[in-house]
Amino acid sequence: MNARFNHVKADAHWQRVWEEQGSFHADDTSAKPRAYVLEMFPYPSGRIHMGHVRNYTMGDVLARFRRMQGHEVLHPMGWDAFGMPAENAAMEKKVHPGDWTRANIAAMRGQLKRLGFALDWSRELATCEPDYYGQEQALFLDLYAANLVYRKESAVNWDPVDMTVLANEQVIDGRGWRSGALVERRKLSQWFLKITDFADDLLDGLKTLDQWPEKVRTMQENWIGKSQGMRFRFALDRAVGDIDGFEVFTTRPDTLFGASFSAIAADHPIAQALAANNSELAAFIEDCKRTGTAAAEIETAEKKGFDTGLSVTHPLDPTWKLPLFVANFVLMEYGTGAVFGCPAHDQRDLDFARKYALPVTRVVAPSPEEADAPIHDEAYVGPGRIVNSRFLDGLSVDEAKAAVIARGEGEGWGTGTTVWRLRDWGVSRQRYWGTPIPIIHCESCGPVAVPKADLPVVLPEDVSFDIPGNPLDRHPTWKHVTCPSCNAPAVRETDTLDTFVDSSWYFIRFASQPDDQPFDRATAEKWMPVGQYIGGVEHAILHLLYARFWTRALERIGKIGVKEPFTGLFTQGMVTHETYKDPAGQWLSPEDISNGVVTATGEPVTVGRIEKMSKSKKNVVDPGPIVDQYGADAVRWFMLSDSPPERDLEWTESGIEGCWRFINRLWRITEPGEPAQGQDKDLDRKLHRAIAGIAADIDALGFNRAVAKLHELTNAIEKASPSASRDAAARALVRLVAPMVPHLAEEAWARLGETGLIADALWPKHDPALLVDDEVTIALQVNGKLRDTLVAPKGTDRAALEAMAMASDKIVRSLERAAPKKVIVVPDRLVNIVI
RNA sequence: GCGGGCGUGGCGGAAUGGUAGACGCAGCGGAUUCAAAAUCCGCCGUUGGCAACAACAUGUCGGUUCGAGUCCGACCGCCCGUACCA
Repeated sequence: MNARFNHVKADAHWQRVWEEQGSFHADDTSAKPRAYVLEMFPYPSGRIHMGHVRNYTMGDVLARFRRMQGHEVLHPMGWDAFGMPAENAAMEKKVHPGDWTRANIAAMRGQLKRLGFALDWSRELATCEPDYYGQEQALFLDLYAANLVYRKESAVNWDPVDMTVLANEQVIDGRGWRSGALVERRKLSQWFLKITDFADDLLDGLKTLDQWPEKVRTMQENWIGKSQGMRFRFALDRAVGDIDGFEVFTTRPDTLFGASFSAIAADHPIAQALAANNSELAAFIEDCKRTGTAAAEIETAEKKGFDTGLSVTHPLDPTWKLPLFVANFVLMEYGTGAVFGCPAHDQRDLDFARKYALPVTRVVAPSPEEADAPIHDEAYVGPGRIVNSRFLDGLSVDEAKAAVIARGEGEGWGTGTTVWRLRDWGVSRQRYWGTPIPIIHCESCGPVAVPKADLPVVLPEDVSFDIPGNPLDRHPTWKHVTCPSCNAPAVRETDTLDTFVDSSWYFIRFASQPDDQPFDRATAEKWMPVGQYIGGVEHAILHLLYARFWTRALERIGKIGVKEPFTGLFTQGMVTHETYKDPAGQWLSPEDISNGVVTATGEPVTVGRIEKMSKSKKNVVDPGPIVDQYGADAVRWFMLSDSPPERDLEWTESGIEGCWRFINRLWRITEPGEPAQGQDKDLDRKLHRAIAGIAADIDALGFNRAVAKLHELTNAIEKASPSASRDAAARALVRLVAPMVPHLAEEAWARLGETGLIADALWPKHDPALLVDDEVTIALQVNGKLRDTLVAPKGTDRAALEAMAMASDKIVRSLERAAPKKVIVVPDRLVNIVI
């Protein structure tokens, strides 16, 4: 009994059979119940990494399981093929982004196929091909026509040496990653999608997503950030040009009597106007521009202000003047770009007030005794009653908010209002490798949509990356066209679309991909929404929110009758690995190490922490050679074992060895022998419990629990004496492991003489009668501590259980003659005696 | 800074508020073998004890409860996101 599973032969054979038979082709016309299982499509970076393998293995198990439950399954794959890395490769390796990307796709497709995923490859798509992005341009024009697209000025990171726009990722410590130049914020005219039109709708929709992780819904809710607040006007004590006041927004009108200053953004019109005659302020504004556009950077930067010397009038007291600052932490994009500062009840305002020696007045007290308690280093942001606030004194925070809003509205200087943290989606990118925005700029007509008949607007291939910047901009002919509206000479928009646009509708295109339109509504609606979407939690906000928005926008303009694209969402953890360093502190790859020393030099190796696999830390394990050595099934099994799918999974050599051993145990245990006779009731129970339990686990994506149950069942079958029950259990086991290790399952299925493919077999049926035990173990506790256990018939009544407990020697000893004060009996579970 | 999450043996983890540590990995002991690999059997939270058993134990501190890994509060540590990485 030492037979080994021949994965080399089996993997290739069954993968060919599935392909020849079109086993995983999704039939649009099927009458079966449908299941749409989708994993987030990969960026074609070059090679498949373990994170992909884990993601696609999970989806594959679910897809195959749904097939076994009799569903018609759509399980497609494609490529999120536009993006920055292709342009970086073009600069570094002198290859065209298209050639680089398509070569990567070919390589990665080959790697994916070797893992035996049950994918409908006939629906494969790549976002960088005109047949995809051309349809995306058509959708963009539909949204444009529906007035959901507009243009406005917006800040980008500008590298003044390379003369190019930088992504936040390309700004390292305030400097351009290539040039090293100090980055500045610069405003450009850019295209925006009106996601804020859908803010309320996107927020409400979250309530319906009960198959999404709570954490993702919470994150999206906070990101959308609906807040009730107040807008009101501050009058300036002295006009700046023709501006005599400005609007501020606050979520805390209740703290208005605690105000000690007012602040505006560096790019606020008043700041701009004042700077014209004030070189010091102009310099301060320039300084503010040195911070990049990333929120984390802006928020953690030192809070700085510039006292304009002007003051504003407190709206509730015309004699009360507040100094006006320009401050780097006030953002033009949020609210009105102007705030009032209440240091006692806002940490940022408190830090600012301490720095510029401004008054700090408490106006909210958690208790009457603390009405005049001084504020030290920490602002008080909790609930309480209003103090030191004239007509507001004694009100709760919420009552005071309402009172101030009522007063403002009555006197005409302010209004209650709703604001959103969510901002409109800027989709313009000053880059080549993306979907061209189908707009033509004409001197007399302004921006004009490219007629749909002229789509796709195809990216030119003859471009160079010798110098930084967008090659579309300097292409000799591409952008020069005539205006579709007046025929005068005009120029194309040279910005391309954010790649998040590409990933905002690919799941609809998978469901239906005609040549002449983005999708056929009726066919798309057969499959949509996606039943189970699986991907990394890093997409919890942006991608998932944009996809929800895009789908809703299509619904609003009548393109599809689906509002929420993903009914079920699962966010899986990362694949991690130990890190290693040599004595010089340089990162080492696992291949450079043998027996704990550097292979080449014999130097000792320092084992570092376990981290996400990344090129920079050299702890990446390429799935390719692993699949060669152990086969697809062992790798798939590893991806599902041990770690819960939502948590990180550490790749280990010993772990994959263990998986390989288990594959071979499965292979041996399913070997057909002489049929045995007789029933093994105990094994029957274990089998039927496994059938039901594993199905429930896969349904809940609890793959690690399903794996543990398969181990237990395997152990039980191995230990059991020959019987008809044992033969049946081994035969059923093949079907139970089929979604996870499909190659071995097909091979074993054929060896057992079954007809047809296991890929087309149904999930075994469990007998509910066999799930129930006749006897249960009862825990006996004294004061909640376990003292003994006993076995009783299931359903034994409370009195009998109590009597049995009292009869236990160990319980009697533990009671030490004390009289029970109370006895708690949970039938079929425990007896707890309280003394 | 802000938003979200996670924390259980040497390691990954299991556990409808009800016997903490299922299952796997590693380790140790044994069988088989000329030897090894493979395979099979057994042990395996810590401390004390020959043992029966007892005490301790789910990041830290506190609370609710007959009973807390699970619920509540505070804290510590790590991870993810932060709108131009995908």
